[in-house]
Amino acid sequence: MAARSYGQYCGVTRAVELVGERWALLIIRDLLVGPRRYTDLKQGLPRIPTNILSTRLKELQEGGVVRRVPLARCGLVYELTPYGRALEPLMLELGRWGFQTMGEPAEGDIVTADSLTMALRTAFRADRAVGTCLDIELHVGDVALRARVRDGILSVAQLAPPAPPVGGALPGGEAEAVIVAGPGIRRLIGGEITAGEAIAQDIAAVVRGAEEALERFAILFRIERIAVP
Amino acid sequence: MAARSYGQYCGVTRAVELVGERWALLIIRDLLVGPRRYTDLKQGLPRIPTNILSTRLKELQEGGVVRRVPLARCGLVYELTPYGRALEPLMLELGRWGFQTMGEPAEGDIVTADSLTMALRTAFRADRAVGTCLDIELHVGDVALRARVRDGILSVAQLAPPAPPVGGALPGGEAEAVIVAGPGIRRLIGGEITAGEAIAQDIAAVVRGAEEALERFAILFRIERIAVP
DNA sequence: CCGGATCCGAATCGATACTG
DNA sequence: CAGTATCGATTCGGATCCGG
Repeated sequence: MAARSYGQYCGVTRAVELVGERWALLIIRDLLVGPRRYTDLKQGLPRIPTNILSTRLKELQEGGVVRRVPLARCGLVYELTPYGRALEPLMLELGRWGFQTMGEPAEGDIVTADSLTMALRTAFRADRAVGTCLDIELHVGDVALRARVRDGILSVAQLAPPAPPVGGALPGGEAEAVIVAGPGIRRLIGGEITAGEAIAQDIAAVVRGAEEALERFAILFRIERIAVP
Repeated sequence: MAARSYGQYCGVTRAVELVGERWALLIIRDLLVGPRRYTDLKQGLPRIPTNILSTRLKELQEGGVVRRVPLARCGLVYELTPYGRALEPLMLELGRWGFQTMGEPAEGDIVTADSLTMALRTAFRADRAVGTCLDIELHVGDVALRARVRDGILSVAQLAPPAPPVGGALPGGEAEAVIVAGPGIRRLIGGEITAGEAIAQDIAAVVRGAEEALERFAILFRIERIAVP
């Protein structure tokens, strides 16, 4: 049960022993979006065997990363401890790093609400958001999010699939635009194409509102290519 | 051979598929210090099975993280690609995060030259180094490093065990102080004790030079406790 | 439906031995 | 020095089952 030790006395080693087992970081990614029930996690990670999910949650609890909270409104949820939440900057860095070499989706690859939410957080450029607002619905596959940027702050709520009970509060009113995109949206975020090209190539469509909203999207959500040899 | 897929189209997932396998991040940690031969890596990771090291190096090459370079001076070395080196900030974050909950070393835990080097980089406070210099030898167990802070820049060279051929250049001259410490040095870096207390409790000793150097060490190398529930 | 526990074949890991 | 080969011990993955 205890994580197999690497036999070194070192911070990196300790970290990898805590969160380096298979699936652990993806569980944490989803929990960074909000507390989740066992079943929510299982649906957000469709390929995880249930016994592995169970084992990881126990290990993460033992490591002080996750905690199990009985909630009046909706039963039992898992949430990150403050120590676990301290992984957020690291997770964003990891997402940015991996984004560089994503390529095309493999057959069967899916996009979940939690992974898309974290992808938006990963790509969000607070430095460009000082004077720019945005309030859109973003649809990718079966997932629909409401993303709002205001006062330099990004907030994301999940519209579909029906958000877990403990999701973020939905903003009132209607979004200024509804964007429907495919996985190719990655190329827009990566700066390989412009908003206009994304529309022209059917990578994204603005089905309601002004197409100009997609241009603001491309400004606010952008991952710079560092170096790919 | 190909990393088992998690079935998601997401940056974090891609990253974990590239560097999330067992031992991979520790290999990268050591390579962040400098290029290493196969045998150097094996010595720096004493508990890694040789077939796993071999497999990981192949996978990391295939992922564009590591590259194999035949070097005139010393044969064959592995080094990080630019994409692999882009993991450095992430690795430092990981080290800082893990440091928080390190506790006492387990029986058999060792400290290697590369792990201690990365620990120093992890703990280094560039923000405090603008007006402060330091040039010490640091001995922990069998490991001896020469650490220099000058102009806000940290450089670390390995004195013992004999550095791999491709290590950093050794600075000329003598260090201003020689510090001998045990694993308890963690408590100094963590801010649990002062330099004076570290000496009084025999956690560290200044065997040559002024004891005041240890106070500067404690200022320049420090990991703040974030939140441990 | 929720929150797991159990069982079993397949793949991986770890330890040791061996080779060019 | 730089790995490959082998083999038992673990872990993972997939499916099923079960109590609430």
